[in-house]
Amino acid sequence: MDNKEQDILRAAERMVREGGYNAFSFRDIANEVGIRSASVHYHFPTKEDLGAAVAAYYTDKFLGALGEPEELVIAGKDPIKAYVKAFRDALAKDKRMCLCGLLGAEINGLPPKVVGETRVFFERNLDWLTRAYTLQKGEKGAKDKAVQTLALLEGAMIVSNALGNNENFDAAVQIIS
Amino acid sequence: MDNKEQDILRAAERMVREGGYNAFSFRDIANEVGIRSASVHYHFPTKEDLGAAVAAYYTDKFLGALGEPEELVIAGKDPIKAYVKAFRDALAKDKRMCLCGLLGAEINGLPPKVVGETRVFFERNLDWLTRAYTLQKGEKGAKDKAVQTLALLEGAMIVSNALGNNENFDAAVQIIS
DNA sequence: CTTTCCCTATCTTTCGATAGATAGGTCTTT
DNA sequence: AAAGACCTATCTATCGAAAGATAGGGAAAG
Repeated sequence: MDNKEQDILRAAERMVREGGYNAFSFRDIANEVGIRSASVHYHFPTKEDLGAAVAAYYTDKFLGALGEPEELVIAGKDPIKAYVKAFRDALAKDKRMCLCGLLGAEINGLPPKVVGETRVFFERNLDWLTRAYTLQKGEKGAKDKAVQTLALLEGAMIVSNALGNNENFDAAVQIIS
Repeated sequence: MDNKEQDILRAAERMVREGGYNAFSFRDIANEVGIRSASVHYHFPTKEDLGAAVAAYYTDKFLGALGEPEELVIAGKDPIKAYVKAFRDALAKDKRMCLCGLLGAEINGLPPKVVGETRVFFERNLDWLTRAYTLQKGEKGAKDKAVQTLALLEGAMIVSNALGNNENFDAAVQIIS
């Protein structure tokens, strides 16, 4: 069994999270996966297609692993705490930026399909957080709190990533509640 | 008088802020400035040199325009408010990300000199904010507040930039004080 | 008459992309 | 069940464009 398509997405995710959309090539990915660059084109015709697919793959993986905020509340868990932990794991385990945080920063230089999928990440995450805050404290101000939390987490990742030290992440996100 | 060197830095700043370190080439810059790509190499031998110079140029320009927090306090101004406004202007006027926020996100894929200058931006900004908070509320917790503020501002820029809407920036940064 | 600044011309490498071939599997038709 | 048609997934080989970089020349200024 191969599932080369997933291998390609995984390799691309790693490379984009390292240096952005322009930090991977079809040859790089082909080498890592163990096929030829022409075969990568077979699965993803253009780089734009692959970039958009990676963003969508990352969004699904990230929110899928988290579960829905309603379910977390039913299970007696704090959805906001779980959400912050998901970000911290992405930084600590992978030692890398949030893929869509990076793409969001680069968005003015990205091809249209990648822009679209990157926006989907932010919209779905803001929706998730808004629902979580609504469950906790009611609808009032939930949207603003969602924006604040997402911004603080993405920014904390940048500062920690840039300075190569995770204490800054913890110092920054301790005000989230 | 030309000052081509500054023209080059300005062009490079604009391009990096659009799509990151890999979003500009010597030819692009040469075209914009009105010279040939070989002449850009005369001023900045390698791309790494130019990238590092742009980061340093941006850091100096940003903090220089702001002034020292001690001076702002003496002039009866709130340094934190001034700092937030400086970020908002960078987003609203230029319609672009913070240059070093973008480089910070990409840092794992950047050449050493650029990494160094990007870190200088974060270190000097954290220092500035720490001094500002110390002036306002004393040393206790000033460092953490500095990290929180910088992270929130960089993250708010990413979210606003990604979704192409500045209201998210305002919603995110309203908690800064 | 050297330094500064820009030029032309060119090199090498890498990029994204395409053409055309092939081996092996699957489906369809008789 | 056999034969023919099509599909999947990969390969080799190659393209033109663009990248970063360098050598060497020339004009102007002091």
